[in-house]
Amino acid sequence: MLKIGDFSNLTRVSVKTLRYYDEIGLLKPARVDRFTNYRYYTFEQLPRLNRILALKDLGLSLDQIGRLLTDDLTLEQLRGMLRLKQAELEGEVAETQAHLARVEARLNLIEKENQMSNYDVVIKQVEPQTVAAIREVVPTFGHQRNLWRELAGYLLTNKTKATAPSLTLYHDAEYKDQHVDIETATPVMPPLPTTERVKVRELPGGEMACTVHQGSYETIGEAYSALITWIEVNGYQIVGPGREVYLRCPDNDYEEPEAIGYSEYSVDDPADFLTEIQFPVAKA
Amino acid sequence: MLKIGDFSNLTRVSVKTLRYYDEIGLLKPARVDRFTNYRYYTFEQLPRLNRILALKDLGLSLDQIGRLLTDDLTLEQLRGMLRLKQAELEGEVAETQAHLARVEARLNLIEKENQMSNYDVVIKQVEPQTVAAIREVVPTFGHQRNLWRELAGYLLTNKTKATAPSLTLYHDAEYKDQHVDIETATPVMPPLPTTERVKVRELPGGEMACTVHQGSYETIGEAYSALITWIEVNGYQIVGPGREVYLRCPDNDYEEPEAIGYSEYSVDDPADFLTEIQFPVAKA
DNA sequence: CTTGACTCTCCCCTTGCAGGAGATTGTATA
DNA sequence: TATACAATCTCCTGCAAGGGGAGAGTCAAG
Repeated sequence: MLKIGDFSNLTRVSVKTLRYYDEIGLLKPARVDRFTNYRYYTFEQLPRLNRILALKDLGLSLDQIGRLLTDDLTLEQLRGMLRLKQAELEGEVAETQAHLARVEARLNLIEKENQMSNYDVVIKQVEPQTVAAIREVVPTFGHQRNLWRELAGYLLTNKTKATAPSLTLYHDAEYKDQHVDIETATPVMPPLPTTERVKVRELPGGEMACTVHQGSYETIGEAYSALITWIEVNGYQIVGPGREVYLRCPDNDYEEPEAIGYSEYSVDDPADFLTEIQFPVAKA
Repeated sequence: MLKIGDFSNLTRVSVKTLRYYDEIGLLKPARVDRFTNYRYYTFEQLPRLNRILALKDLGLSLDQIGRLLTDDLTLEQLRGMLRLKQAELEGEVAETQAHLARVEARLNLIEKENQMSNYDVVIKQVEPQTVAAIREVVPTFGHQRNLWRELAGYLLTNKTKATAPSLTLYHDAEYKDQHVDIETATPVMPPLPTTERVKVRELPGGEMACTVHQGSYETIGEAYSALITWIEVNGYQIVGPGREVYLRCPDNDYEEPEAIGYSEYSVDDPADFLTEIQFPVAKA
């Protein structure tokens, strides 16, 4: 009979591990002294331990190994588990490589720009939401103001309020700064009537690549370029109109700052504007 | 101000996670109500959260991210971490692929043999050990007996005992069953004198591919072939003489079964023999 | 005023052990 | 034979990043 230390030395498996395997019932010592609780192992237990180690080396969990060993290890079960593991590992390889690609993309970005990007892109699942929206081809971006005023009037006459920050959708497939096909939209609680100008419809949800721009709209182009670069480099494709969500801007009818002592605060300084840009994407 | 649920909805980060980030100081709410402990977030916190998520997506730990953010994220630090991560991921890809190869090898083995192999191979670090050994080219394996008898005599005259199971080293580069260059060895406690026949020397340790054979020596060839196949398939190379360690066999002077009530037990039935085969290996 | 939806803190769970405290037990030496 | 020291025992905590749930308190609407 071998004491746990001897068995540990023989098998190069730590004492802690042997005790743990005893505890979870994976490998009970051949004998446990009733008075001292000392564990005693025999050489006969070596094959079982080796089998455990071999299966562990294949990546099976101790729980799976335990089940295989107590069910006396039918070949089919093992084959099934290995097939599963195989698929899992293949997925893992692909994922790790994608992960590596992301890291390399970020490193390249750093090398090129030699400064920390101000824009961090995240992918998130945006929920569908019901909005009241006006869509129009306007001569220049400036004309957006009129649409917002119109929309505010609609909300007022219908005695309702925004349930989330308002947003603009850009329906042009390419960037234009003249004759822009835009849709200004405010999330609302249905039911609400659709008028000739204001349509109440549900914006689709889905996977979006998002980033937040802080400051005036004059520099928002940087955010767009960072976001679009990211989308390309990370292997995504844009699959719908981009959105600008106005988290903080003048005349925002949603989520006024309520912090006590700051009630006087109003967002007039463009440096405090906060806009989230979203592009619906899908993995290319 | 946004309640945690709103912020969670906005960012698609779970409430649990936000609370956790608060707890570890990664993202404190803009305000916490002194009386109710409700957490309130603002849109201004979105960029920080996005940065956290982006860095997490690159595989950095929350701890690392925290340090980067409090140290105000020097470019050099980030570059260093990403380089490190890159190397780590490359290693991980290689390792996962090797892992996958092992699983596939095992699956192939199952397909081919259509039965569970009786031999599980493990790699372990064997320690160097001092042995008393006789090496000789013997006509056939049968002549080993004489060497063992000689060795037993040596131990007796030197009033010492084996400190571990005895073993045989096979020095022939290829398999031979005639004129075999074998070395019978018994681990001992130095110092002991070297005689003309018995050399006291230290066997080198190192990485060994091992498997255990149960039963008579007549079928030990199967163990060898399983072991050698495994070594090849798993990309190892044999880098030294193979060893047979006699864990349980007749006339074993080490580790006699001491279990109470079994003192009469002696290992005469070849079905109870237990032999470990070891090959020193290195990754090819 | 009530109801139902949120939110809070606190505790346990996940994997496969490692590290350490404090108490026994076993063995070798003086 | 006394003692020192090594080995062993059980029990507890910790890891990474939260998830699940209990029980209690809060908030907003009808």
